[in-house]
Amino acid sequence: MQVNEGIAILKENGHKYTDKRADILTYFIHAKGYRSAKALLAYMETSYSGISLDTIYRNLRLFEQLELLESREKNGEKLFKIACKSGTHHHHFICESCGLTKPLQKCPLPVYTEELADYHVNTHAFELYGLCPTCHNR
Amino acid sequence: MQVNEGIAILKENGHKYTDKRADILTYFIHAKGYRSAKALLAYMETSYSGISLDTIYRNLRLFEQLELLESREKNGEKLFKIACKSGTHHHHFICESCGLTKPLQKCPLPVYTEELADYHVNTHAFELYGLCPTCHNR
DNA sequence: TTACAAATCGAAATGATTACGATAGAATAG
DNA sequence: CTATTCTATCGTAATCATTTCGATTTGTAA
Repeated sequence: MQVNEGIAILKENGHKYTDKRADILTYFIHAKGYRSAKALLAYMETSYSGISLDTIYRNLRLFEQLELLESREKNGEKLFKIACKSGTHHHHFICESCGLTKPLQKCPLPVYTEELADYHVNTHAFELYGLCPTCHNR
Repeated sequence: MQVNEGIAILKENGHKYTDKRADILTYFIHAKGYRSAKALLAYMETSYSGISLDTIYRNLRLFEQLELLESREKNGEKLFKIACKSGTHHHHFICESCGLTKPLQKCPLPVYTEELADYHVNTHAFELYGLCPTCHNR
C-alpha cells in the first residue's frame, strides 16, 4: 500500500486531500502492526502541534470505513493497522512486543468440519499472539 | 458450575458471602452466553433497586480474577460469561441465534507449527459463530 | 479569484469503567 | 449474644477512550 493509493481512494469517495491525512496514512504504512489512537496522536503532534482529537478519531473512522485500515479491540481501546491488500481470507500472528502482524496462509476451519457437522458455521475469529523472531531474540 | 461452588471459591480466597454475589453468579450460570455489565445491572436492579455501579463492576472484576467468569471485548464494552469448569484448553462454537456455546474438542494450533516455526506463540483466540442445529432447522 | 462543501479546531458531551469516603454488613472470637 | 474487625456496598465523582458540535479554516472546482 502506497500513500498515493490511499489518497486516490479518498478522492474516489468524495473526500479531500489534506497533509494530515497523508501523514496518518504514512504512519500506518510504516508501522508494521496495530497502533492506538493515542500513539497516532503522539506522532501527529510532532508535526502538527495542537492537532484536534476530532481530526484523529474522525480520520481513523473514515479510513476504517474505506477499508484502508482495519481494527481490533484490546484493554478497552481500539487498535488500528493498515489493511491487508490481499482480498483473500486469512488470519494473523500478532507480536505482543512490537505489534508486528504476520499474515497466515492456512485457515483452521477444516479442523472442525467433522465436529460441527450438524452446525451451520457463518463466521469465525482467529488470532495468534506471541513474540516475533526479532523480539524473541532480545 | 453451581452457585455454591462459586461461593466456596470466593471464601477460599478470603472474600465474603453476600446475596448480591450469589445472584450475580446465578445470573451468569443461567445465561446461555456472553452478557454485558449493563445487562447484569438491569437484572440486579429488579431485586436490588439502587444497586451501585461499583458493586457491579467490582464483582465482575473479582469473578474474572478468580476465574469464575471469562470475558471478551466487543464494540467498546466487555462481555462476560460463566467460565467453563473443564480445566482443559478448548474453544467454542457460539450460536448467533440462541447464544448456545458448544465446547470444541480440537485446537487449531498444530495447523501453524510449520508456518510459525521461528515465532514464539504465547496465546491465541479462536471462536466460531453460526447456528446450532435447533436454530438452523427453524 | 470566488464560492462552497468538507476538514479542522477547541471544547464540551458521552459511555463504559474505575476510584473514593462514608456507611452497612458478614464473619469471628469471647 | 455482643463486640470487634475487616470486607462489601452505596452514592457520587473521577477517569479514559471516543464522539459530537459550533465556529473557523482550507481544498478544489468553476
